Amino acid sequence: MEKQPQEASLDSLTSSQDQHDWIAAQDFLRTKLITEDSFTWKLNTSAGTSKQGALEVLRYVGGVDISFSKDDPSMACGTLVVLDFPTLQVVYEDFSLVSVHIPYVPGFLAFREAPVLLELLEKMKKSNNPFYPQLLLVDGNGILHPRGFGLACHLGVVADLPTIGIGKNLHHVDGLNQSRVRQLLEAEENHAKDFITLVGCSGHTWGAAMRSTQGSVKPIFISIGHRISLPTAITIVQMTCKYRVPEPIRQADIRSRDYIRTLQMNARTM
DNA sequence: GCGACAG
DNA sequence: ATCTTGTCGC
Repeated sequence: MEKQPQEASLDSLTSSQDQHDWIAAQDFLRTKLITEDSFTWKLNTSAGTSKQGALEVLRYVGGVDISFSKDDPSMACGTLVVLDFPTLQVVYEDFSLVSVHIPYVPGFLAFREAPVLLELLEKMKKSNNPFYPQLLLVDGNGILHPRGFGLACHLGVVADLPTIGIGKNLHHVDGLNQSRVRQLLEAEENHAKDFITLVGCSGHTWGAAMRSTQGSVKPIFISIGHRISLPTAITIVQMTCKYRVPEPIRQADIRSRDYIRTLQMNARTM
């Protein structure tokens, strides 16, 4: 019996075999995931500095994002920025222009976005750049994901870095949905809190929904990526939020968009 | 079968 | 993700 031809791998199509492989890759990488604090630095809180020994202090926090060209949707700009902590000043930025042919499939964002971002991190590491991040904030979820292994986990495990996932929208998982979460945030018992823990129908904790600016209606969704605990992730996100989106990601986003916009602008003039 | 579905 | 200006308000 001839096998039904899989959808040709034209751009923006993905065969069920691809997804099968992707799931296997996620399942494998997930066995390496560390879901608790596992790093050598500490937060530079005024309380702990005097007594605790000469441990390294958290100083460099990275942020990554990708933007796409509106003219040519396969053209993408991967961006890595590093901010000084806790001043939140940008001390490093780098961009990489690439062609992306892997489509966006919900649940498989990493296969589309991770390669460029890993390349940017690798470049920095190989050159022993002094600003190499001690922690990375990622535009996309961590364990808040259908198989508990979103982009932030993927980057964390492959780059062996502590990572935090930030979603601007909720990926519906385990009975959690956007309207229910907003409802919970508005509830009287939670109205004073700036975040709530996201516990699904199964009882599993997937992350937290945070009201990152005073009185904001639209929350952000925090989940652990790799080598960090949820409480620590929440503390760091709170310390890096000048606006709704944590500054490392916001800067990566702004600069990435700027870079590709300038490029298109020049393309027209020539 | 239908709808939902990070960026 | 991207298409898109002004506008209401602190």
